[in-house]
Amino acid sequence: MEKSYMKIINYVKREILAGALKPGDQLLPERELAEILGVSRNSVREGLRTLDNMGVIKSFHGSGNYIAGNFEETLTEVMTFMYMLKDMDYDRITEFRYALEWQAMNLAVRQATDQQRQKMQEYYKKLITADREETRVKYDKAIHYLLVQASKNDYMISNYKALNNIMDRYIPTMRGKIIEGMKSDERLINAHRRIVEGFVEGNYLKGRQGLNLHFRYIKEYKDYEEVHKNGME
Amino acid sequence: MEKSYMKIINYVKREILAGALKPGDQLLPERELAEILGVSRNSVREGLRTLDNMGVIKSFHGSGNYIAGNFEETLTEVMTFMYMLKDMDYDRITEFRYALEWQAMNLAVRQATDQQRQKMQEYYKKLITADREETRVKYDKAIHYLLVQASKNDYMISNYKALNNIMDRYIPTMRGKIIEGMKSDERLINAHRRIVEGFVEGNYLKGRQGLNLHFRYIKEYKDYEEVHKNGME
DNA sequence: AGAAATTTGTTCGTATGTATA
DNA sequence: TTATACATACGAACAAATTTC
Repeated sequence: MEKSYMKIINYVKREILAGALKPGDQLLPERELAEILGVSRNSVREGLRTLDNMGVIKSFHGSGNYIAGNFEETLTEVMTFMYMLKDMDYDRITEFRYALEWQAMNLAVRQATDQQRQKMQEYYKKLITADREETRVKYDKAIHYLLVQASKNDYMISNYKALNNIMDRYIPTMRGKIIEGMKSDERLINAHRRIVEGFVEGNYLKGRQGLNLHFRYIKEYKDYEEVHKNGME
Repeated sequence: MEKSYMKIINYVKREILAGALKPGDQLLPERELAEILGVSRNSVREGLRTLDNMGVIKSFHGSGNYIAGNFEETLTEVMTFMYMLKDMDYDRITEFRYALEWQAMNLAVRQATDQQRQKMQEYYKKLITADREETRVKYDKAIHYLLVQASKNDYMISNYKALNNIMDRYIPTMRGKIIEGMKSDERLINAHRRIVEGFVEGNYLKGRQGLNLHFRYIKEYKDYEEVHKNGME
C-alpha cells in the first residue's frame, strides 16, 4: 500500500508531467488536496514538506504552495549529508569539480556570449592585480563559476554550486590556504591565464590545458601541505 | 523564526556532525524528539519525512527511524524534477554523463582492481557477441557503469546512477535506438574497444580517446535521427 | 507461542499567525 | 479596516507493525 504522504508527491509529479502544473503555478489548498486524494491534511502536509525541501514547491504562510524549481539548495543539502555520512572529503569534491569544469570548457567555447567572455577577462585582471587574500579567492571562484555557467547545463551548474557550498561551509579555509600558498607561484597564474584565454578565444584545447595545470598544482600543493603537517605532529 | 520541522533536521545534522549518529543508528522515538525539541509530534514527523525523502533516514513502521545514507534515490528524485521543470533533455544528460565518465577514466586507470579489469573484459566480450538488442544495451550500460564505479567517488557514482535512472524512466528507448542504429557500425565497437582497453591497461589516454569517439558518434547519430524525423513530418 | 509494551502511521479537532482583496 | 482564505502548529486518539518479555 502506498503511504499516504507519497500520494501528494506522486500527484504533483503527475500534474507536472501532464503539463497541468508549471513553475509559478499555485497548488490547490491543502484541505482540497486532502479531500481529492482521500488523506488527512497532516499527511498532505508531510508530502508538501518533502516537496518543499526538494525545491519543487515553495510554501508561503497565509498564501499557499507554489511550484518553484530551485534545486541547488536541495542538492547542497543532499550532498552535505553525503559529505557527513559517506566519508567524502576535499579530494572527492575536487575530482567532481574538475569533471564539471572540463566539460564546461568543452561546451563554453562554443556557447559563451560576448558578455561572458568580457566578464571573464575582467575577473582575470582583478585576480592578478588583487592585493588581498579575500579578493583573490573571490575572483578565483568567479572565474571557475562563470566557466561552468557558460555550459548552460543546469544539472552541471546546480551540482557545481552544491560542491562550492559544501566547501564554503565545511572547509572554508582550504581554498584560501591553497591560493595564498601559491600567490607567488607563477604556475597557478599561468594556469588561470590559459583557462581564461582558452575560454575567451574559444580554444578548448588551451582551456583544458589550463584546467589540467590548475588542478594538478592545487593537488600537488595540498599533498605537500598534508605531508608537511603530518611531519610536524 | 525557524520553522518547527527544521528543528528536527538541524538536530539530526548536529548529531551526525558530532559523531553521535552514524549509519545504522536508531533515532530517538518521535515522541521523545518532540519533547526534547519542544515541538509537536506532527512537526517532528514533517521533518523526519523530509530526511526520509532525502535518503538520510529510513522509517520502519513499528520499529523506528534509522540513519541510512542512500542518496542515489534522492538525487534521482531531485534530478527527475529538474528534468520535468527545467527543460532538461537527453543532450544535457549526455553532457553530464560524459563529464563523469571522462573523470572516472582518469581515476579508474590508477584505482581499478584486478577483478574490475577482468569484469570489464567480460562485459566487452558479451557486448560484441550479443545477438539481441536487450543484451547489447545491458552490457553497454554495464561497461559504462563499471567505469564510473571504479572512480571510487560516491558523489560521481550517485549522480551517474541518477542520470541513468532518468534515462531509463523517461527516455528508455533512446539508448536502445542508438545502439541498434549503430550495431553494424564498426566505429562504435571500436570506441568501446578503446574504452575497455584503456581501462584494463591503465592507459587513460586511450580510454579517453574511446570515450571521445563514443560520445561523438552517439551525438552524430542522434542529430542525424532528429533531422531525419523532422524531414518526415 | 502469545501477550504486553513500544513505535510509527494516520486522522480529527482546534487555535493562531499571515497574506490578500 | 474587515473579512476571508490559507498555512502553521499543537494535542489527543486510535490503528498497525514491530519488538520484547
